[in-house]
Amino acid sequence: MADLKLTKNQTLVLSVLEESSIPLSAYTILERLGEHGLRAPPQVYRALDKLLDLGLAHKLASMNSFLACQHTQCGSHQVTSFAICDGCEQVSEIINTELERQLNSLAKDVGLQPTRSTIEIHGLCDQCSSSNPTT
Amino acid sequence: MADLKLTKNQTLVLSVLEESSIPLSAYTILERLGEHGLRAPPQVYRALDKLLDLGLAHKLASMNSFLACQHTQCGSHQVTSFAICDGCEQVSEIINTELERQLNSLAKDVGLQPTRSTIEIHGLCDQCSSSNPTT
DNA sequence: AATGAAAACGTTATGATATAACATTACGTT
DNA sequence: AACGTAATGTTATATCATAACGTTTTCATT
Repeated sequence: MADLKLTKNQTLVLSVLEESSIPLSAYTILERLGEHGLRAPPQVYRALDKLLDLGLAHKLASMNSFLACQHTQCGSHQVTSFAICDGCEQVSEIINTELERQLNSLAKDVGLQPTRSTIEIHGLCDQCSSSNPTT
Repeated sequence: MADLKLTKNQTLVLSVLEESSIPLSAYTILERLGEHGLRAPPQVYRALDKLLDLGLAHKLASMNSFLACQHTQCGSHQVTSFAICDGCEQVSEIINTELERQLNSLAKDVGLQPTRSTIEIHGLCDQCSSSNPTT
């Protein structure tokens, strides 16, 4: 329902993210869109910036990569957390109001008025930890 | 008490971080250590890797920068959170077992066995929000 | 339809962050 | 002294991101 306002490049970038099962770097997105005429990084980064603004995509700061929002559409400014498997790179997007409440409370304790948060939990998913026995 | 095992470059890098009131990029550290003979990025990054391992320094993924641990010494693997003022760049390092418990619980819910987490809350500190009236 | 402002776009160049790879040096152990 | 390991120095390059500029597209207003 929100796609209505997306431009051509934004639509292309979002499609690539949605078709991927794992987060992608901006340069990987660029490669995949070469056949659609995208040639230079700013074309991708500009589209990403807009998608992030709209809450249609997220950036994972701990891996310099991007993924489509899994929740139809995140209200752009709520706290979103990510559970990231370092084996298969699958990511689960978590929205939890209790966690949000607690982060706000911790911030307040140290005198910070929060605007945005980066919450990224790395580990191994059940499947990867059973196939990677205690390396 | 832990400094005993640090090498020359590790000691230099840690000193620079400890003398700074704000997080520093690897290249800023490199500049500051030019007079001590450091010339190339790997010298800094290698020292940083070791300091991160030891829990003597932390990386802020959301700003690509580094800071000395504020807690004498973090057990290298507990969950550490950061409250970051985007105005003055002051950072508070927060260790909170309740938050840790909750993150573990969320991870478990989605089938992830957590190994490390990136928890970075951005905002404005009380001082900066009063001097930057509603920009 | 003409037009003008704003947004999106394409392109080049460059800045910023990080690591691979390899030669050399320092140093404790035998 | 000879050896092995860890640390270091150095060059080059990979990877991530944006500045700056000119052109094209979009679209509300006339």
